[in-house]
Amino acid sequence: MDDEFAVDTWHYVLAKHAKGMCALERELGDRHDLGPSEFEVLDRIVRHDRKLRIQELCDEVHLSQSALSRVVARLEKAALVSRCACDDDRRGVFVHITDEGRARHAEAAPTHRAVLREIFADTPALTPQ
Amino acid sequence: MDDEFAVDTWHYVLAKHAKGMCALERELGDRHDLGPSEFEVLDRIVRHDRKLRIQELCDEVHLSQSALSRVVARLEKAALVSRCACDDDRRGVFVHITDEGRARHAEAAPTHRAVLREIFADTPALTPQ
DNA sequence: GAACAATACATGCACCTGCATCTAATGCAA
DNA sequence: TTGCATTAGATGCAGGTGCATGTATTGTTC
Repeated sequence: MDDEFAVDTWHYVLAKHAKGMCALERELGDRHDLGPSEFEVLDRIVRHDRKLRIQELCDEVHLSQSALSRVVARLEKAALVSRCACDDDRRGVFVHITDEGRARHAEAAPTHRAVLREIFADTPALTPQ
Repeated sequence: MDDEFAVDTWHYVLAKHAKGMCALERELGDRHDLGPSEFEVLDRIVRHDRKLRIQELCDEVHLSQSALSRVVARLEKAALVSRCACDDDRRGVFVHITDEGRARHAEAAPTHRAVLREIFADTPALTPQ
């Protein structure tokens, strides 16, 4: 692993990240009134197909616990998820996706995929992790 | 280019970006009192080895023009670069690295490279663009 | 040359993020 | 049980970012 390769790879990551976040922010925002973080949280819940603890989400999305707490708060305000107390551990909070949240996700997912396909159209083969 | 590949690649980019930015922020900040954006701007100037227009920098670092303007302002406040008017086009601004800026960059570059090597240690082969 | 569009950069503003901290609940030890 | 460390999540705060806009300068068209 030499410096040049690491730096080049980093610049690649920076470029794709910037382009991707910018495009997602625009497309998801304009068309579905969702931010990238909001969509990502909805997407994780849908994938798991069950209610999740805040902490579980925290492991999956790359956000601090405080940022995630606020994303969930915004989603709840928009009635896309609901928070409900966890009986096992009353410190915990379950995040449960609403029907409206599921619908909005279903609506936004094709946009999300399309943006990413566009971003990585020039990427023949990359080794994810 | 199928959806799954695009999404996986995106998650890879998100993960590396989050990990890298976090580590750079910590290491460059604690050890050299520089943010990632500040270092990146210094790095670009050093690579080009000449004063650059704000606009030229804008093409290289993934920041909005306004954000870049502020990064340069912070760097100037820290005496690491100086802004000087461009005589050809008096709207323009040249950013010139100072001796102190060059020294700080030289000091921070090994930290930067080390962090990136660490981040991409598990990345056998990636095709940058 | 005058009027107007376009460009370069700076700045007000709103928003999002992370850090530090707070509160409440849990676990553990004496 | 009591006391204390730990954990889950919420929140105050400071800082960085992008968007929209402002100011100054340049280019263009008549």
